[in-house]
Amino acid sequence: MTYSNHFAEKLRSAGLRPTKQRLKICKLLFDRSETFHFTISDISKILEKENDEKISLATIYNTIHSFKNKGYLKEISINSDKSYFDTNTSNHHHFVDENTNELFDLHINDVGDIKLKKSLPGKKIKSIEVLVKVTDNN
Amino acid sequence: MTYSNHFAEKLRSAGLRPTKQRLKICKLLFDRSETFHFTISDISKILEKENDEKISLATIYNTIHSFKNKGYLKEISINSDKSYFDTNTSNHHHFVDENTNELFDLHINDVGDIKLKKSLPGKKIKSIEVLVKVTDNN
DNA sequence: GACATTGTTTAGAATTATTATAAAGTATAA
DNA sequence: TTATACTTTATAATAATTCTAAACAATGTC
Repeated sequence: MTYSNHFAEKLRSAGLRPTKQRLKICKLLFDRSETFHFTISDISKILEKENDEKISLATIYNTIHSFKNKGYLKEISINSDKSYFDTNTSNHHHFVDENTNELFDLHINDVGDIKLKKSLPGKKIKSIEVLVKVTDNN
Repeated sequence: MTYSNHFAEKLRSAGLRPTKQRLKICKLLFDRSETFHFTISDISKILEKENDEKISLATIYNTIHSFKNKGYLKEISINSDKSYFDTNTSNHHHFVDENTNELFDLHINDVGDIKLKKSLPGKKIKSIEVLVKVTDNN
């Protein structure tokens, strides 16, 4: 399977036609070895710099949300004016540097198992996430 | 100390003069035995119903933020278009019902101790919070 | 208590993230 | 190749939050 077919398939599996714009977004998000944490405006700025024309915000929002709904991206709960996403969809946690608003992964072993000791009758647990907030040490 | 002096002192200790509007906000937030989770628009609507005139949003934002900065309120990290606050400022966790967006406390014993096994050199830990997301069970 | 000072409230404007719209463009299957 | 259905785009609409500056109120001093 060629490189670009790979992303075309990924898009199709999320119910999206592989278009020029979406393939560029795919490449930016998934063609990397490390976890990538980003906001919509990060994506927009990077894409504009890389290519010399911008992809409309509506397209970026739509594509990111389709990936999120398909489970290819995770939305991270931090209190911010913007939404953060993560290409690492495995079960893990985060810390956020409040000086820079940068997000980092914490492996599940960095935190240890979370045991919920309270029963929540009638409720199904969708996720259990830890957020550690840090600042610079001075 | 009279009832209203109590809140006046609380305001003064946060660097705020006790005004009619702020005393009403205080009463709404702190004159209760149970933890209270709210958004700014919750507060605005309740105050408008209770009294027959509304307190301006700017006043509510300013007062809530002063209380938060003083440590009298906690801001909760859930991914939402709105900010959530909590009158329970002790070390504890939350679960959010994704069907209703309602927030509930989890006592520290409901979750167990979180041990951060990774060291974050040069960083000071400000908080470690667990957020459990649940939906209805059907 | 009256006054001056300083802080506060307010309505409305400004800002920012996100979502909706509808017209022009593109991928796809027959 | 063509018709169809889906996309992209610029722009408008929405919504939370912050800003602004003028009218107003709390406080300390006399």
